[in-house]
Amino acid sequence: MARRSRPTIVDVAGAAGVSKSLVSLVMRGAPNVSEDARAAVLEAASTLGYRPNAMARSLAEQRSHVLGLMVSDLTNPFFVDVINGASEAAIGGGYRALVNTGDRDREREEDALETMLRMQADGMIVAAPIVSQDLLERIGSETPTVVTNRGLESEVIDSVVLDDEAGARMAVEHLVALGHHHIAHIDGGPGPGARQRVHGYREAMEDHGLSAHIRVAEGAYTEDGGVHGALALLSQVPPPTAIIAANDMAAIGVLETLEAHGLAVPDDVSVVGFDDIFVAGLRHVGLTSIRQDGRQMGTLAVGMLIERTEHDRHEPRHIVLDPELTVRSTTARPPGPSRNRDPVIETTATRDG
Amino acid sequence: MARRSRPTIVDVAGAAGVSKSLVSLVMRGAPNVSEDARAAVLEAASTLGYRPNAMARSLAEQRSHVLGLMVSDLTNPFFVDVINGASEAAIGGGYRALVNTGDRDREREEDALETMLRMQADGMIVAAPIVSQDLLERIGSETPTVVTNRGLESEVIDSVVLDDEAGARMAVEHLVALGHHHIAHIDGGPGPGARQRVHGYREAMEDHGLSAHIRVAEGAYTEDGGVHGALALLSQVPPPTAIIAANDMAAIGVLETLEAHGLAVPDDVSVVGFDDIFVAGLRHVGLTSIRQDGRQMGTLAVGMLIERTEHDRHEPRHIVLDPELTVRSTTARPPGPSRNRDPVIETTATRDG
DNA sequence: ATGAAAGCGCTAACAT
DNA sequence: ATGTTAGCGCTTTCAT
Repeated sequence: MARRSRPTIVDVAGAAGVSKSLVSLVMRGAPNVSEDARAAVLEAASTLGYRPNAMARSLAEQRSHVLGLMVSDLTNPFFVDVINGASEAAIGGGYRALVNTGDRDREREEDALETMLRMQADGMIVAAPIVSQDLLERIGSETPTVVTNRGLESEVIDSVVLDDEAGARMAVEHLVALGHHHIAHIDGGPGPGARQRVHGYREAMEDHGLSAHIRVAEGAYTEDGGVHGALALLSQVPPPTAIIAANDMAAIGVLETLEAHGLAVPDDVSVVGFDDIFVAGLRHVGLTSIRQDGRQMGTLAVGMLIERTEHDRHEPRHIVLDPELTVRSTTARPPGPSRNRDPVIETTATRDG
Repeated sequence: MARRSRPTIVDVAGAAGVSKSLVSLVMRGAPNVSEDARAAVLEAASTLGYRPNAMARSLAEQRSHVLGLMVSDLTNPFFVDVINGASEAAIGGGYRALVNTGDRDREREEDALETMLRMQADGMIVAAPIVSQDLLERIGSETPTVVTNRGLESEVIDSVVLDDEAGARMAVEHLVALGHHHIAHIDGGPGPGARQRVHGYREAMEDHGLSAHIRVAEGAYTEDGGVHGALALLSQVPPPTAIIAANDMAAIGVLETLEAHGLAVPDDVSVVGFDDIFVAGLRHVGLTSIRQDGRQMGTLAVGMLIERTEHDRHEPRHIVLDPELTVRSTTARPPGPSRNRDPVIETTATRDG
């Protein structure tokens, strides 16, 4: 009891000697209000310490001005970029992005999504979810929804993804150009986009006549996933001379594992990651990676949401972003023969560009 | 128009042939309901795809079941730990943690806080804010509030902080033990806790008769802040043989800068960070750091909030956590003389322990 | 065990 | 330019 009761709109109306509606108008900066009235209301509001109740507003307005943002794994800096891009765009569009995590756990994800729906989010951004497409579509039929980092064909929800297949292919090509044959891939398990990356890897290997060397180890989009996959690969004979990890977090796990086993990177084994998170760019890490712009994804996602809520678009839209290869110091020519190659220099190359 | 109208509680009541109140009871799992009624309601709800409106509930109930979490800088993995600790504890306590970022910008922070207040958050966790203590206390007088990573004496809000002073002292002592004299500090600028770290640094230097070598360069709790501070220090003669950075992010900036200038770490210069984020532990980074447990902070913060909301505590509580020194490979004996020291081995030591 | 009615704080017509 | 009246979808008493 004795619940600290905060002042309401009627208190302000009373103190300012005007009607509720007037206070309401002033509070959201409507134009048709006399200067006197506005001043009186603002004065009363500030002395009372009045703060509009967003819940009440949403209830009355039938919209929350909130965009729900569910990211699968906050621990991965990539998603922080998505969040930052999205919140900025949301604010710019008069919305608020509220973040919730799924922790790479299906139930937690469902929970997080349910929460935002109950809060009547005006739109949902779901980054790299592992929940069923069915659920996503059910959500999409209730409120505008865009999924990122997970390719899906849907008539009801939008998506922004990287061309994962092309990214994987780029990685293979980079390594082949360096002279590698024994190129292995550690996959992202059941994670979103993992299948596409595996597929791109396989195809590129085949295209280069390396079908016999295809090796896909089971992994995950986490450091542990990388460790797990690397251990599996190291037990093979011969071990690969190059490893394409599911993403940068996994690549970090790979790097640690390789060195723990006394293997030098890139002298003994080359490593390529995916995402190009800030850690990859650290001088001491210098991870070669397939870049994917999280910030832009967040921005685009919000844009798509606003298209739906405010310019009522109804046809689904699926955006595919092009990957870029950022070469750093974890990739080099394989050990042994084939020493007659061009030197590698740090550079960023765009696909088709 | 044609606003996708989601089914409401009365729709369910209608479909199940019972009253709204009964539906309400069933939906939140009340005990005194006949099996028949419960089944009917659940059935109706699921076929209609009914989802309770959290806004309406909050409005009626006068509480939101939501804990607002404002972090200053999502980009810093340390805060991700705080978030993870907090959300887990929140869920365990029947709440939801909703995250918002301040982006190290005072206005954005105020904005984020205002948003959560308007959403009637039942409690607020404010991680490393730069907003005025006055504002924080005003917030605290409206809703239970705990601030982390920022020491403040307050009768109205709670806090969880690291003993920053002790941490800085530990860093100095570690370096002194290695034989360093020219130990500089790059501060966190106006950032929370920065003053305490500077103070601990100064005192420890004085205690060891190194007053003449005290050098505090202006920095910030970011990679850029570290770069900035490092550049300032490198222009001094003689340059320091050891640098204590404001935090790990800054330390990363320091490492990059040193190497860009051809200085080897730790052979030429030793570096110590603060927080011990996962990046510090990477094999290739190996940053010696003063550990601070973000996850635990988040958990403790939620605990304190629940103490206030549910066990109505009213006296303020201020928790101070002890730092730990994690020695890795960025610290070693200074170059030149004084070669007769004990070898350093990787280890974790507790203060007073 | 179930129902009816009032009200949470706001906005949206519709006055004037 | 300003006031009035109905709700928004839920949770409460309070009845029954």
